[in-house]
Amino acid sequence: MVPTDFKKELHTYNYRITPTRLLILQLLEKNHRPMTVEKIAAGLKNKNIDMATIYRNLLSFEKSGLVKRVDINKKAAHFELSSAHHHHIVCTDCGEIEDFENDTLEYLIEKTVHLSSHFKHIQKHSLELFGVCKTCEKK
Amino acid sequence: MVPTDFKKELHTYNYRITPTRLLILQLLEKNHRPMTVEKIAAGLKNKNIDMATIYRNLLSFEKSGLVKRVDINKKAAHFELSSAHHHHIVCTDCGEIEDFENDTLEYLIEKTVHLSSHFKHIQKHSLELFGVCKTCEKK
DNA sequence: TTTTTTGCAAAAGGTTTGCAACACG
DNA sequence: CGTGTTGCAAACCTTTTGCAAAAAA
Repeated sequence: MVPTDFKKELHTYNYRITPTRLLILQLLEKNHRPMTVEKIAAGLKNKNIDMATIYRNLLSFEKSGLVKRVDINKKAAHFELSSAHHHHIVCTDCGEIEDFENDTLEYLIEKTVHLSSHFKHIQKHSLELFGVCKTCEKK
Repeated sequence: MVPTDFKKELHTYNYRITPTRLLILQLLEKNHRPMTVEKIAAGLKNKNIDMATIYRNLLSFEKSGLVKRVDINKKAAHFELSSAHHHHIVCTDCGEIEDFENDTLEYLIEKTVHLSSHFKHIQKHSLELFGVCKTCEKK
């Protein structure tokens, strides 16, 4: 997998290119999992990057669509790159996350909007599954 | 629509029957919308019911399955009766919520689990759509 | 009477904000 | 140089917890 050119990406979205932003995005790409601000800070701890900065950037990235929020845990917000086109199965016991693809959702959304009285367009959606993974099942 | 007999319901789940619990459940049923603890407290404000009590009950109800958490807003937790078998389209502008039914999700989940390497069973899922409603679109 | 539930107040913990210093363009 | 970005500290706000009094069974 070729690493994304996040400089170009940031430029496209009209963000100033800062080391912090590049690090956050690279970490998100490398980890390939929805991450909390805390996890990101931990992954960058030698860089002395403040949580407030991470929050500000993620919120900003979310607004522009570079990053998306994933509601898989009520305690803390999780974020992942928008380029990750998949959903998640989350173990409610150990937190393990497995991705899954879905191809019927588009049709579902189309149908739903067609039937809707108040909505014409859908901008984003959530679809996450929760269960106990096989490993935790055995405990 | 016949109001649910929540006394019986509480009894079934082995909860003690208290006025507070009945009020919370009745309010959830009446409102027919996912509600925050704050909203519930507001709807019961003349009853002098503490937010801590509402939180404790909702969490307990959630654990037993009487109520479910709906992730439609990052600011505060929303809850609704589990008997409400539908999903939501949420206006990201005004917060308006429209329900929608879905019949393909069961199959989707079955298929997903079949393909999964770590999960055999799914306990719950989220499926919410977000967009700007027609009214807000015009603004 | 025993056990659960509640109100109150305080604590916890994630998230946001103000501000001055700093860095990108 | 001008404006956007960052670190730091404090503020904010939802949610959780401890405890003694009250209520349910």
